[in-house]
Amino acid sequence: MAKKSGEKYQAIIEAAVKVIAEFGYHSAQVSKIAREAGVADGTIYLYFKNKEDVLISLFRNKMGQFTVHAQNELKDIKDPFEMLARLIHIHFSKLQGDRSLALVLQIQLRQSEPSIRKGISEIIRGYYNFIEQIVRYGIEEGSFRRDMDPRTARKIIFGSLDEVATCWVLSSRNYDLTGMTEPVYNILARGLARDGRVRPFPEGILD
Amino acid sequence: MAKKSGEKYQAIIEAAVKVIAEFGYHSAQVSKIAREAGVADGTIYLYFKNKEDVLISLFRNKMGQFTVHAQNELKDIKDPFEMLARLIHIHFSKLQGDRSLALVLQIQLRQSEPSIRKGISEIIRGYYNFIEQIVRYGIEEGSFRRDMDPRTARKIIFGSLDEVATCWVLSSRNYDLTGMTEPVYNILARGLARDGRVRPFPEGILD
Amino acid sequence: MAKKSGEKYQAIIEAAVKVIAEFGYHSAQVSKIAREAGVADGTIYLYFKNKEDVLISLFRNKMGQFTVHAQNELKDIKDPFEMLARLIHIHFSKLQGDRSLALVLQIQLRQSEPSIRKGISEIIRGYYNFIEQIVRYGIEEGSFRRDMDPRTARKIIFGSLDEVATCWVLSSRNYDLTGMTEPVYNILARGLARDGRVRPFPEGILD
Amino acid sequence: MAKKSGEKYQAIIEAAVKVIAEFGYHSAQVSKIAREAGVADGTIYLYFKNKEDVLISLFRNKMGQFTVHAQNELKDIKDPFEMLARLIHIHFSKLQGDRSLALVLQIQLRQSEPSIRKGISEIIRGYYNFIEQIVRYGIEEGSFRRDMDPRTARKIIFGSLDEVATCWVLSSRNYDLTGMTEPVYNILARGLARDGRVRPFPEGILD
DNA sequence: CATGAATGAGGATTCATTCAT
DNA sequence: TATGAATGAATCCTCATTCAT
Repeated sequence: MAKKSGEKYQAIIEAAVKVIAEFGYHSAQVSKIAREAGVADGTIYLYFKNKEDVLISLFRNKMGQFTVHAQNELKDIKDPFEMLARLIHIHFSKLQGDRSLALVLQIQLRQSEPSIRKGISEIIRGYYNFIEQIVRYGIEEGSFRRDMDPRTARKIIFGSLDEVATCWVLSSRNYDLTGMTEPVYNILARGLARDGRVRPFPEGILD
Repeated sequence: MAKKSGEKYQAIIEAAVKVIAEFGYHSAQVSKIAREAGVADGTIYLYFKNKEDVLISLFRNKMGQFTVHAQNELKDIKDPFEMLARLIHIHFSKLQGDRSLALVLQIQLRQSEPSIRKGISEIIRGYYNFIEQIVRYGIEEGSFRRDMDPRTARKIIFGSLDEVATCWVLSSRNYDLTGMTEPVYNILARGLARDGRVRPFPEGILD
Repeated sequence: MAKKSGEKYQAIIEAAVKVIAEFGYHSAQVSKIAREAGVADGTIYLYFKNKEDVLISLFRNKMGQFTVHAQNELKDIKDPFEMLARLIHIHFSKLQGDRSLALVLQIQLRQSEPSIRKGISEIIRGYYNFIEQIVRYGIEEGSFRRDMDPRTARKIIFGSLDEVATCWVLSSRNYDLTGMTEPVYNILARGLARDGRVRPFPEGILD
Repeated sequence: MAKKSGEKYQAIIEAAVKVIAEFGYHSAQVSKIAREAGVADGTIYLYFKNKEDVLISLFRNKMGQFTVHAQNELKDIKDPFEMLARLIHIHFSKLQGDRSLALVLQIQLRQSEPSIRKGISEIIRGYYNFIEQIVRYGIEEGSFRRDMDPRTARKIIFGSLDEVATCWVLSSRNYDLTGMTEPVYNILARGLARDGRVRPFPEGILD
């Protein structure tokens, strides 16, 4: 197995995204990905253990960027509400910025076999944890409700973002997903806030 | 195509749920479903157009019950908060009451081919509409926030319930899903309510 | 097995011709024939041993008429050339008179399984023999060549009529098959005749 | 689709002829053909689009040789009668030389589905045209009758050869098909010739 | 490192026939 | 006689993976 670097490694990942986005999960044969990446079928097996490994690596690669990017953007924020607002914005803008990727992450990869879903769920746990940390911080800091299980809150936050994103990808209307940031924030922030301490949607997020 | 009643029609649906729950979507062969239902392979094609039709019918059958059941339970309720609380409870208790069904609806059917997913999404729209109606009623009645798009609220409600249910199904711990009703309500109700007008989790829901 | 008479027996034969002509051999299911005949699927098995028996009976029924009809028409003819001319005319006019039957006999039934073709070939032998008798008579009578094997002559006569008929059935142009009688006679008669003793196409044949 | 050359391409064609000849059209499974050809089932699909394509290619391959071979043999002949005699001889000797092929072409392939028959009929048209050209040449050259439609003559020639060949294949007696060349010529040549200008069966044909 | 020809397991569906009523 | 719901055997094709070059 060749190292995880090499330009071909990344080329295969990108080819997989493109092919899956265009043809759908069930029509994304290895040979099609190879052709798109400009390599021979067999070459893929020099960089990945099998097709499953390509897809899980794709997810790790893209979702890892997702989490890392979010952590960077929030690391200097002190206000939990602003953290929430920025999290929502980053989540949506990242997907909107690459519709192919959005299609693959929100729709196509979910049609995969159990083993792949398992690999994916392990990777997504990093994002889950990050969201839970925000909630915990908000509770400790006093902005968020104390009578709230961080894990439940995380499920509601992630479930909401995920459903909104899925509806956007599936919609034929080509509306602006980042425009959903404030409406979603307005409901979630209120849901998480200690009584009377809701912070209005922070300025500067959408710039 | 024989009539949609007939005990065999229902037996095949139930067999499909059982087989898919046990073996997973990709290992649910028609012959396995037939054997589980106690009929010959060919008999399935007297009641269903093809395998796809079995799966979509399964979803329609079960999800239809879902929506109908929820509508019945809520039809005499006047308070939007109580409607929300009961909706969450019904959603969770229905899935908890039939773990096989939950596994099939939350996990397995989502691995299906585009054509099946299309059939499914058309059916689920009925449930979406029902949730939106509750939100609209709450807004008109004055309990819910006016500055809120009912469709966005629906996505947050459904996304939250769906994510909580999915996590429950995938969890190895065998915890009580209906126990999530109150925590989820506490966050969503606050998120939807007009300022200061949140109603605490209504009594009698969990009985 | 019910008797070969009965109106249902004949109704099933006619239905088979109609269904095969319309849908083709491979799409002529027993259930379709039953529906066309206005009986239940199972009823067919009261009159015929199996589907194969229906098809062979169909052929016997229709081809038997063919041979009997030809024998009747020719029984008072003395001149071998006129016999040939009339044979050709009867062959063509019979097929032209029932295009469905022609389609079934010339095209569809030839796609059948070996066992059916075997049954058919036994029946057609009666027609073969009749043609050979004409040739033998012509040789004995002195009109036809002596240096000619009657069986070879029969193959050439039947092969010619069959090919001409097949081309007519397959043709999209809706030309008159009986119009081929004289041209075909002109070639075959010359081929069979003793030198210089060809008889021109007899008058009255085409009336 | 790999190139139409390759030894495997031809090996699959030959295997198909052999399997169909031995087991019949309806029992000629792809896996049987693959085993006979010494390749994996899937390999067949590297060289052919599907099973239908194998059969049509088989026909094109063999019937193409048929036409090409006949054209080569006749290209230097000037006498229409000799052309006819040689055509008959080539037709019969080609079939007699490969009894498996004869069985497949005369019997088995005629049981095939409409789509295959359509592919076949397009290919055979080349042979039809070749026969018609001979007839036209004979008419222009003055040896053949002027009052004769070349297409009708072609149907009589081809129908005769086809029927004689079919009877030979189906016969249990193992007689010599090429022995039919002269008898068939004697009838057809007379049928086509202008009065009194028949040429006796040319010497040297049967060598 | 790279190639790509070859492999071969696995499953939905049709339809002639039966038999309890 | 007549019905028609139920049966179940039988097969083409795809595509992830390998390995000789």
